[in-house]
Amino acid sequence: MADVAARAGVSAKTVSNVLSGYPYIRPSTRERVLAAVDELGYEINVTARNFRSGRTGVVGLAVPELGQPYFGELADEILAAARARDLQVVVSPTGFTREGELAALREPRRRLVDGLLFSPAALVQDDAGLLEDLGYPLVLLGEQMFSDKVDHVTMRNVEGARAATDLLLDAGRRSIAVIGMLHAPTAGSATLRFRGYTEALAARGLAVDERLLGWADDGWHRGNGARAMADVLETGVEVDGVVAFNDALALGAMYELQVRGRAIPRDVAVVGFDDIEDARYSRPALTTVDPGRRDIAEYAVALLDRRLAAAARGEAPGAPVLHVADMRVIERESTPRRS
Amino acid sequence: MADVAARAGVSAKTVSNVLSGYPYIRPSTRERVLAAVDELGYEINVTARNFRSGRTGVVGLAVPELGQPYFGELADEILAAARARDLQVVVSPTGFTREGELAALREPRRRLVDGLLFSPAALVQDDAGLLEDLGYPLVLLGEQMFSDKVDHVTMRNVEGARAATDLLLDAGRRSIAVIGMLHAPTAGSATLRFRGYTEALAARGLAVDERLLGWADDGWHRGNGARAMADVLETGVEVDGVVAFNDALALGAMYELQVRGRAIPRDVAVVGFDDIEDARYSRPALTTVDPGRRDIAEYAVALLDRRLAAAARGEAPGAPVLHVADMRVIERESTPRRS
DNA sequence: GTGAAAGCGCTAACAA
DNA sequence: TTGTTAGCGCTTTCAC
Repeated sequence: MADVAARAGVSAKTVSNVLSGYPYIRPSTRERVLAAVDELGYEINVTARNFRSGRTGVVGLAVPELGQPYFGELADEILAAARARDLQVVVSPTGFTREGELAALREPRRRLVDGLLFSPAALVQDDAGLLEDLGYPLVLLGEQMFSDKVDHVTMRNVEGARAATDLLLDAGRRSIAVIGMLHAPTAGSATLRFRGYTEALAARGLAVDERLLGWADDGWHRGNGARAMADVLETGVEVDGVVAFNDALALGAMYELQVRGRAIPRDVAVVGFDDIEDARYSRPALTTVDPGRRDIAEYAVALLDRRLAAAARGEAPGAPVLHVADMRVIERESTPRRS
Repeated sequence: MADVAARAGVSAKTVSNVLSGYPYIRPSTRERVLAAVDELGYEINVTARNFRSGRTGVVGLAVPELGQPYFGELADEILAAARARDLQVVVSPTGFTREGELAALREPRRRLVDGLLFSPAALVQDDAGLLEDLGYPLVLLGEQMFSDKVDHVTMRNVEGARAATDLLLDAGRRSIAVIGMLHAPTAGSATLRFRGYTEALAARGLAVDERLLGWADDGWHRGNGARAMADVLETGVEVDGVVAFNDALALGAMYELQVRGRAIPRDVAVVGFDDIEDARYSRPALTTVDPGRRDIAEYAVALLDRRLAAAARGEAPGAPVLHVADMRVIERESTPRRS
């Protein structure tokens, strides 16, 4: 940088100012500096800048697993939003484990990232305290539970599951299986989506039949959807509808149903959750709940960026934000056409 | 760190040595230092360490798109391998664009990452020069083209596609469509897999029928697989087999075939490529080529780590490595059972 | 095995 | 609008 300064006939600080976008610089000066940068092929040492400024321009993204289309697609949208704001992203897959999630929460302390976008899947409500006063900006993705002292960008889990269940009830289905139940008491989507299911039944005076609950404790993968569906059918209970807690589970459940000769949607109607790309190309195309993923990514990155800027200016953080994206049901072929 | 040193009754340098794993330290000293670290809740400032040492312990991963299961699953395996070596990973989706890929290649110059794992999809053979002498360690993922001056960790694209095609030919199929052709002259999988297809046909004295080529220039997504399959069928050509250049395309093609009343594998046999998780749960389950993804991820990270360590010791880089993972065909239900 | 001194390249704070 | 000074927290170098 000293070389660039010498060549442009200015001080190092002016070069620094130009490269940092400091506005009060005479255009002619800026030009000379940029010309010198070009001629010398200079590239700023980001490490030194980070060290001195105490900021890195890097944020962490902790999600369970990128191989799951929902999280992969979410990560793409978050990375795009971050890029638009000149933020880099370090991704930490937590593998649905408590240790993975705790490790991700510790990471920013070491100052490699300025803040964290965190999609919890293994922490439970009792862990709320772990998320408070971390000393860095944290934005939670996807859930509405935990602490009200933390920024959240979430989806309408309860309403989405309830709308999905209502769609089946409206079609006259009364024996609706749930695919994706978890025994772990995580404060996660499973709990909320099950609540939506329960509420929809209760509103029509229906009770939950335990035999209709399909458990998928090993993860919301397609294979576990097929297995859970099989478990439900093995009980001998009659099934005319399925609400799956995500699209992968739904696609697995459809596979199992079709293998056993059930026609979809005639014999069994199926609704998923997430609107991943695959849902459009299954056979039949899957009816699902779009939880507003794009909006979640955009809003979360913007919010974290805002928090980082405020922290850099030394401001006290404002009140925690709760942003809830709008959901909508996308009707395709796996549910009967409404008349 | 000074506080820790004071508390432990040693110098800062000794604390640094302990925390950096320097071996020649008396156990009693180490213990005292670690105790002081614990008591004070000290966390090393990674930024300062990076700055001073000139290394960051972060590597870049440039892939086209995480929402594609192949890349999402690959990213998960790379992140796991990196974590095992205490490396952080900054992910840059390139969006299948030349600009995205060039931007990813520039990133390490700014010193935020020490090296780069790069899965090219838009660069062409003429760009080979861009990959040489970058001034940082680069490991290419997935292709065998470009420069022989660069480390590659690749898969048997040609052999895989040839084996897939042979499987159909062995089953007596003679009118085999290809799904996933690209017009762009990228040095990518499309070119190599098409070569494998061509070779397999040629070995039996068969020529390529242009009507059987399904183009998917907008990306190897499921939807484009369905569209490309439709395009082929619209030509009126007879089709009794399909080789798709990835599993998503294959699943899309199967959808289109089934919509049009073709039975799989009776009327049309289908083979994919990549062995993504979904391939196991499609209906029928998809026969596919496992390109050795796990091995690729492990080997690539280990190689890059080796290069980084050598660079840190000031050694000249050794000769470029070419590692080719073993592929194998996984036969499922979408191809006729071998008799 | 451990310590003292120096300095990495940049930007905060302030001065001009 | 630009320059000067100081120093971020660690590791390198080299001495002991």
